[in-house]
Amino acid sequence: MARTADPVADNLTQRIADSITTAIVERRLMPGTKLAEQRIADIFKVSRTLVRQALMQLSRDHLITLEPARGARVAEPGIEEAKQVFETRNMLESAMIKRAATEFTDAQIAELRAHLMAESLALQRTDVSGRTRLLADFHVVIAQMLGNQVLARLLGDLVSRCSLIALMYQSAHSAEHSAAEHVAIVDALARRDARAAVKLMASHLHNVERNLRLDPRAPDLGSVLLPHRL
Amino acid sequence: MARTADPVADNLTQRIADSITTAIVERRLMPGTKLAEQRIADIFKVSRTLVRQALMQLSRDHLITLEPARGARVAEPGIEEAKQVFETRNMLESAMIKRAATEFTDAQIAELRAHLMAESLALQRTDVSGRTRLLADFHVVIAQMLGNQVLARLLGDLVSRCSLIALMYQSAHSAEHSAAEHVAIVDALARRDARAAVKLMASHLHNVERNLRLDPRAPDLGSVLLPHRL
DNA sequence: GCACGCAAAAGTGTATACACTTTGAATCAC
DNA sequence: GTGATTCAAAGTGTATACACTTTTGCGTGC
Repeated sequence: MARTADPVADNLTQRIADSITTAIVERRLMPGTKLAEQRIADIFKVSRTLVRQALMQLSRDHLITLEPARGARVAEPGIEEAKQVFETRNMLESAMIKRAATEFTDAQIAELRAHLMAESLALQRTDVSGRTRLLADFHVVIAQMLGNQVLARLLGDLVSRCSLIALMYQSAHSAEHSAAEHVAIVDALARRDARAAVKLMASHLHNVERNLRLDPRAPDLGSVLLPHRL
Repeated sequence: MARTADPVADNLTQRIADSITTAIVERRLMPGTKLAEQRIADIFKVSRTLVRQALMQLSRDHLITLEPARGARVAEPGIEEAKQVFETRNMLESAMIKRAATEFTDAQIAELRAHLMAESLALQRTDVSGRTRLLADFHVVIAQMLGNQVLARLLGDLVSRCSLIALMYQSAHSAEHSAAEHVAIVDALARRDARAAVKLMASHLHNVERNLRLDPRAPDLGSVLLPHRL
């Protein structure tokens, strides 16, 4: 996701980083899981050198944390960080959707509707990892359709972090609900109703955030008690 | 700049990356300059391993480009990229300054005025690298004062890229002009006039961009002709 | 039985080695 | 003299070696 910026091809480091990213977003790697370099190197049959490079990249994406001499673990974003990510997304996406409402062509709206259709299909098939990805990509796709690669990249990173956050704080926001809100947003775009689109996007993001268990009391005691080593 | 997120300390890789970043932003390394790993390693008296790590980081910040088997050079952002960076900055900073206008305390405004004073001093002393940094930091400081580290980090990266862009396209926007616009923005904040602050910030960014020589005809032929190797 | 300490195991941080690619220059054919 | 070819120098990509740090498990003293 959002890793489409540079042509990946045979770049081994990138492939490793992508594999780990996918594993995190698709919930096969839980927050806090230790990521030992040699283990990963053995799995991909490469030297630690490449694994280290991949891990450093992921660390810059905030998907893992890298403690000196203690190694890497899947990140456990705090509540404060979660709020900041959502606020920043809202800043970017409000402006983005406003532009989209005035500039998108009919063809582009049709393209978005195709995406909505794919979301709906993934929901019906209860394809969990697929639907997670599609729901997240909705936002990045809009950025790409505006032709702003810089924005698309930034937003892609934020959306990935949101996947991790949703995972940590057990989002109660149903995928169905998100998909329905996406439909409403595209409808507003189709009417070229910028004001409505911005409002809908803002409330969509707010809903997603509100349904996280971002409860300051008893912060992450639960996750401390449960051992989530590999 | 904007590298203040993680505590740097004895991290050698980070020190190297910071040194190169500073050199680029302060115009001691021109766009297109080759950055050979062994040369840099010798300078810092470390192995290529650490230099490679630093270069990969810078590449992710878009300050250098990394071509497979061809090594690293200082990035030469294209016109399209420049426009996208400015548009994205505008999205973020409009929302940011709006929040600042309603939320900043008097103490925070005073802090901003202190920054303006530093800008003014650097201008008087014709301290070129200092003033470049201060003018850029103005924007990041506001983000930090809002307490949103995620935003501050993102904006810091964009601002660094802008330094490189300004450098490539020979900005005609005088530092004095920028500093004056900063003062006007802070004045609007002091009046809690959100609408004016947003307008001033937008026009500030627009002015900076407009004064770049982002001329599509004869794209970068000039820079191709002049050999800018080391 | 419990805590402390110590030593082996596992893991990270940096340097170095070596294969492969690109670059540049000298040579050779014409 | 011009263009192609080849070969050495320089540079990048990956693996491996080794020092140092953290973790873990065991044994000892109390």
